[in-house]
Amino acid sequence: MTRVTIKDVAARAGVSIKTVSRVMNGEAHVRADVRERVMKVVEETGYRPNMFARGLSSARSFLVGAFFDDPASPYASDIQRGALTRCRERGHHLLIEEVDRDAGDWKSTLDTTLRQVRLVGAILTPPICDWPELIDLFDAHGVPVVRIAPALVPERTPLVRVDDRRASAEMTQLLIAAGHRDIAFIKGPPAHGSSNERWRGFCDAMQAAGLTVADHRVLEGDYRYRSGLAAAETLLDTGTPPSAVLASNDEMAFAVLVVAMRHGITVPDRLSVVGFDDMALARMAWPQLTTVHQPNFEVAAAAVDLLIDAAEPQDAAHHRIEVPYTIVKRASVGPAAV
Amino acid sequence: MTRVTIKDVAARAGVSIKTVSRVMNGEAHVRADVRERVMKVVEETGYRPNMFARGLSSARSFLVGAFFDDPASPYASDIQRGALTRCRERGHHLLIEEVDRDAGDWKSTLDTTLRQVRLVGAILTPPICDWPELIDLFDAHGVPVVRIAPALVPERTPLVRVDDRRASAEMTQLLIAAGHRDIAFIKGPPAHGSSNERWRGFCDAMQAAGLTVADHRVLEGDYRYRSGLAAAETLLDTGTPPSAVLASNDEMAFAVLVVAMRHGITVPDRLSVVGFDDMALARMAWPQLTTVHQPNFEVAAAAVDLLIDAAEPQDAAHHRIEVPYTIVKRASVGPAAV
DNA sequence: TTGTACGCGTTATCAA
DNA sequence: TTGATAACGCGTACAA
Repeated sequence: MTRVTIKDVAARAGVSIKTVSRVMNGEAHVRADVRERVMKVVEETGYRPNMFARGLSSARSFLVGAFFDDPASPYASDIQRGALTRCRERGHHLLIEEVDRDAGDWKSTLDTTLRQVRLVGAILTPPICDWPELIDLFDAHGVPVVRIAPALVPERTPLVRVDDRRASAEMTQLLIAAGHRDIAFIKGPPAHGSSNERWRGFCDAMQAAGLTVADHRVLEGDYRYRSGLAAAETLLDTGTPPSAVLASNDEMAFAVLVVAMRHGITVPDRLSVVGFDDMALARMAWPQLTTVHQPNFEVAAAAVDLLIDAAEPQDAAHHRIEVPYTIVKRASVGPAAV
Repeated sequence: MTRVTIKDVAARAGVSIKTVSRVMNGEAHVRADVRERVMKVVEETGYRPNMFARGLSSARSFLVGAFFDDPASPYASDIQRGALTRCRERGHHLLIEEVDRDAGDWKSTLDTTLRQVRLVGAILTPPICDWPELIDLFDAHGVPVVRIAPALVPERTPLVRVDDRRASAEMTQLLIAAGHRDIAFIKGPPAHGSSNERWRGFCDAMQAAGLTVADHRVLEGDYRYRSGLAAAETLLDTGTPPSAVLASNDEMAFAVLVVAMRHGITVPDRLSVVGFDDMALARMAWPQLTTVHQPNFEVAAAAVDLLIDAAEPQDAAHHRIEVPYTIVKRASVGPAAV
């Protein structure tokens, strides 16, 4: 496969390489007929601009970086897929990078990466999107950043988020509307912005309904299955279990289901359980989980757009995009027992 | 952040840029003291070779591509993490790409990608690793390929695999040793090499034990939850369910667990269930699944090594690496009822 | 063992 | 609206 370069195209089209460049980059000031002639040659030859040459001669690398604490989590997968799809649609590529919080040298590792690769921009996901030093590093390298669902200083960078607080409140209202009064809540890890939002939304709704939240009905979890197991155990291994449990994510909600089953507590007859995220797991549970669908795919796509569009100087303003959630009603919620 | 280039380093170290280049690439023919002097400047300045310049002037892009049918699957996540970790250890980066089987233009999309980015090599995962046209395209671009667990023409490219057949046989023997005779098998999709291997391993073990496999005990699945549900339903919704089920992956095994529960068939007392893969799901199931742990992380890391090492001319030979599996015994297997 | 000069493929500058 | 030419940062002949 002989590599066709901009020179070949220029020669065959009888124009200069700069003109070809203009056409490829959609710049103005090219006569329509010239543009067409060039495009024809491009199609014939299958010419594609070399990414490295582009990256070298301009700041535009066509490379978007996505940074994760744990790139193998289901959440990361969703985000990656959204970012990947949008990147491709816009002629970019996606570089996946891990920031290992347990590695003492994450800063120098990241620094190395940023020196080597001049990214169009970086997508920062929770919880690392809330590390100030991390953002400082990107700033120092002049790499634009978009954060997803940050908990801290929202004005610092453009961001994409979901209104978790409202979603949580709405879900709580759903439970209340079903007659539930004694509702337990399993928290997520404080390091995640979403975690606090979900907790506050729950409080909002309970308060609005004139219900009080008893301390022993609020458990600490960390979004992981095991923590959900532990929380559910303390909740259900008593004579007076709550009539409903709102877990801060599906993994923990799933754990509640498992513990309920072990204790012979049928869902949703004697206990209603709801989660957050709408992971594949929510549909595999039995009964299937009522949950809040997180539009991770769309969130990631929006983040990519923000990054690529920010490269255009006209709108260097900070942006803040909110993607709508949806509540997915399935089988894990029933009326409160009388 | 002023960008430090090879020239700056050369100037500060009082050597030529070529010498710096030699040091950075670990080439021979540099006096030890000169090397040290250069390294010192490199550390002081934090100099890192620019990836684009490197990719442009040589064929070495330091970019490894990983190609997936579905980059958001748990399997893909595992592979990505393994590849990512090893890439970083070896000073490379990972580019994730999706090959959409349903998109009619996947070939031209891929062609574009390969023209734009000169990859060090590509990792091809199931099932796309078995599309001959796909491999042809990489060949045409001169991009080295390593396939993971291919089903077809193993001699065509270097590959990394797990002995699924033996693993499946071993798992079956485990069931037989527990006294099971009436064992059902849920197949995976034929497009995946692993699927056929697992089926053959099952047959191997059954035959070796002098047991016959009844047609109605063999169900077709596609590795997805829903298919497992359907298979389990036909298996268990009869008066004479089998005493054990071997599902070709955890997702389907999990479905068997769910259906068993619905039918009031307790596991492992009345039914033993085993899976394949050792996904997170296997530990979330109740009872927890006995399964074959797939070393996806190690497999991916090995693939990266193969790719990077193949860049060294001396061993252009085809390689074939086999990574060992392990059987994880958990709670879903019990002795056969008498 | 070290250094010089050129080329990689593209974008950017500035003149035409 | 176009084109000639200089960067961009590095690797590689080839020479010293």
